[in-house]
Amino acid sequence: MPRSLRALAQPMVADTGETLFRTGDPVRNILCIVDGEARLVRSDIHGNTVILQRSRAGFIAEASLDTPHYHCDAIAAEPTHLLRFPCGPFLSALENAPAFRSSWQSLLAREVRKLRAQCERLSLNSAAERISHCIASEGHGGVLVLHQTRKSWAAELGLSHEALYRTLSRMQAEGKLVVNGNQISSKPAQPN
Amino acid sequence: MPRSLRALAQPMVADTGETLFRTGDPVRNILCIVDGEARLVRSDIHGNTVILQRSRAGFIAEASLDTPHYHCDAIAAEPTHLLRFPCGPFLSALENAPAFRSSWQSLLAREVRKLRAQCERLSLNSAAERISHCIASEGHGGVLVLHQTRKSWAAELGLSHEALYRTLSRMQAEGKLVVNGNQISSKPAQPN
DNA sequence: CGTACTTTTGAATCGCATCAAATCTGGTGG
DNA sequence: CCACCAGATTTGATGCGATTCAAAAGTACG
Repeated sequence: MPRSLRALAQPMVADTGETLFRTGDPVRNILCIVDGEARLVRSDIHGNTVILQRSRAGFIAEASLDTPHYHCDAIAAEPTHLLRFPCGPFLSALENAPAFRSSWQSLLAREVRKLRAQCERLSLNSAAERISHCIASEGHGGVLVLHQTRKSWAAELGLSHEALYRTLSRMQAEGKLVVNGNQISSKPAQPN
Repeated sequence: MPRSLRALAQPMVADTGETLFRTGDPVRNILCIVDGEARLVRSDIHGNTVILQRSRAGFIAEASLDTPHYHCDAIAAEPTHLLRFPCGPFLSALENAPAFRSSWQSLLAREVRKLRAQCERLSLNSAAERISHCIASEGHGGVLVLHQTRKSWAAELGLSHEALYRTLSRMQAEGKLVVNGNQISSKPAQPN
């Protein structure tokens, strides 16, 4: 990122549950998480919350740079430190700084791939398959470290929290999984 | 798009069911659909096919420009005409042609928003809600024109085709929907 | 210590997937 | 033109798994 842009960053602090922006708000800044966690969410008619993005470091709602108004709400999931970059200078920097632009494009492409994986996961219709898919695609070497409660993980997996708890313990009983605090490790199918 | 790049396009024709590229293939070209339909798909262990992108005009697998290998398969869903752009010149054009670059960035951002909508839809756990959501977010003025069989629409909605058929006729019987060939119109809740 | 939230288990219900089979459709070739 | 075939569409019956409602136990925090 060019220094001239970095110099324009305004530090922000948000407490747990605090709203960063709402659907319909004009997009005036691009937010970058320094520390903590922010989430992009939408609520459906029943009041169920769908988590669309979870960011613990780096930008959030990157695609909003392209639209006049936000399409989702953003909230802080923990006490969070952010940087706020005004859109105008941000767009100029993308125009004029090739390295910055290139990394921004990679960021968007990564987000697309991540969302495709998420769609693939939500298309699986058993809880066990979604869990395995998540460990495979988001974990490292078969080990997934959770940075959230299981309840909110359940929401991310499109499951009720009860279903997640039950499936996790069933999979562990079947030897398909080892749960150790926030470390979830998948076990390969045992040879007979 | 700059003329110099357009001049490098190689026309291609693909028949229904023909594979355009497979997971793991090196990314050498960017494909653009001129006419017909191409799909990005992945198959899970049970042989179920998940549709990750459906394109009837414009680029497909845009995010692959950023990776050395494809992460999905691409197939033609009908007889399709495509253009093939070599990656190298394509990347140069993105560097050097600001207008082209800007529209490419918008394309990626749109794709991100579309995928978020798709995730939101798949998080709904009733068939009726997914259908309504799809009409609302992909239709125009409450009318959705299907450019595919209902069977493959069902796959896109993460439903079995039987569930889709049954839910469509139930919703129509309840007056929530009007089905007219490939036109699906949502009806607002009736005042009593 | 009390409060709010997560985690965990139980029981009942409902909707979707699945398997099966019949009908309808468009396209091909005789 | 008709027979035929592959695929889509439609309806039926069944079972399973997830949701839902309920409640208890655990946990973090002020």
